[in-house]
Amino acid sequence: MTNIAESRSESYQTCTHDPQVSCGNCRLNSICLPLALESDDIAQLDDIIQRCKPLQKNQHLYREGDDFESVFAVRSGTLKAYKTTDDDREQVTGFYFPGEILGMDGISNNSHASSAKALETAAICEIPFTSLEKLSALIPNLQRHFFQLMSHEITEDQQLITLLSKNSADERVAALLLSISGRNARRKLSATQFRLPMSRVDIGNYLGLTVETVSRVFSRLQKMDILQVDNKEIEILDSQGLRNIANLSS
Amino acid sequence: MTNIAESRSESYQTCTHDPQVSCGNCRLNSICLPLALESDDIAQLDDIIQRCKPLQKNQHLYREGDDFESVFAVRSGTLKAYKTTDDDREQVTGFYFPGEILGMDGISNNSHASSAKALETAAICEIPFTSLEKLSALIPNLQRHFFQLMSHEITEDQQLITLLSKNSADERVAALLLSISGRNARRKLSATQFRLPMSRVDIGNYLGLTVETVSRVFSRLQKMDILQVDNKEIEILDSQGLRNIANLSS
DNA sequence: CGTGCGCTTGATAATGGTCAAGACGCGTGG
DNA sequence: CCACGCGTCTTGACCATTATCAAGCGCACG
Repeated sequence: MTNIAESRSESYQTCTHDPQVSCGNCRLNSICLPLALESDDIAQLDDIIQRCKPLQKNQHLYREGDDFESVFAVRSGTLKAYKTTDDDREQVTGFYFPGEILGMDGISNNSHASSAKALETAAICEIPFTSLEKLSALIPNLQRHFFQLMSHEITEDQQLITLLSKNSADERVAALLLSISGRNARRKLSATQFRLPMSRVDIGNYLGLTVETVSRVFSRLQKMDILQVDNKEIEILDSQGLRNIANLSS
Repeated sequence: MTNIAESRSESYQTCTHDPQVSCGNCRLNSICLPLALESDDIAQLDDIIQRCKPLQKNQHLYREGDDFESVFAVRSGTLKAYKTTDDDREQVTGFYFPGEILGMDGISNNSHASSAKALETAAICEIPFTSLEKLSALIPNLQRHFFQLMSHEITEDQQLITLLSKNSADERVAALLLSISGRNARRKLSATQFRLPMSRVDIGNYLGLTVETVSRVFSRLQKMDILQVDNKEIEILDSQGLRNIANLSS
């Protein structure tokens, strides 16, 4: 798809710190940093975080195999993380919304285990990992927070494992919609009406289904008056019904 | 299956430190602690680690929802970790062999996100997490090591996600056998001949398949002269063939 | 020596994949 | 401004893989 030169030119460059924005006044800090940090602790964190130029749609934040140097927080926009399988298919491993952190799968090997690309224009905070490690050793709450963040990623992955292993197509799609709905609510956006940032292909890829199946599920849920679907615009008409389907319809 | 009283009586109790064994002389430390630690760092780690009385087959090390206090290293035996889904089915999220660490999914909520039980008699090292945190802040290599361990768990889970999402029954079983084979090799055991510590049900549960399908795959692989199967005794006759099936047969 | 659990095997059914065609929407260029 | 073309989405018909249901075997344990 892209050769090395292209991949270089479209790839992500670190940029200078914008002093306007800081973790202390960031609207997302209740998601990203739900911490009891002293204000000078936050200042120290601000010092190491780089707030970067926006990523255009389809641009990569990092690619599988890149040297691992930082983890990233999403400030705006949405990203998907994915791995390429041996036979060149794509496995989407997660979607990342504002306030969420990605890139932690790169720590274990010092190289990113997955790729991350923007599904729409996105703004990103870069957190250099060696600085974060040093700071974590000094601020116990911060160390705890990062252990928790990583642990949370593990439990999320286990949720997905269960979903893929045990649940029908309807249940998987319903669960994803409820997850997105919940994450919107956390950011004070509508839990019932939103625009999906990802394509049907991405959804299928994430949920272990084909595009056709995803599309059919959307149609079915619409016919059941649980959803109103207009391409990527989704309205949840019957959230209890959706929950029922996600949990124990089978 | 068990009421609370039973669960208490069969559940795991911490025990006193056996001074005979220490991380420094543990045969497994190349797996568990592949670290450049100074010998007095190891001594400090030894101080916080409790080496505990063995767990009998089917005993729980911890249960979903238990308060999170420690992570655990397997010294001998095998454990499975699993979650119970809303509709009371079981999702096995991992198998843990000697030298491997489990329990890290409990950090994010201060409560274990899954249960862990022994598949056969097992010996366990308990590592109290608050002590580990304190020590990590003092020993940069140890902090790094734990970040890496958790990150490794994430990448493992992502492997499983991909397996469940993209691969056929044959591919899944082949991949599991190769994984077990590799982990045996790492402990200097035979990579081609071993006894599966888990039942067919557990395998199916882990791989998102029914028992019947797992059994049929074993039969098929045997018919293809790739495996020799005698109940839980497995011999890999054609490991290249097995690799082919795991990767790109489909 | 029986009973039960774990494993295997077979027959049948259902879920989701594959293939194919058409609709819709969006951006580009005439 | 419209037309074209491509990419994304939807829908249908058919097929394959795996689940389900059922039965039987064998070994371990009481």
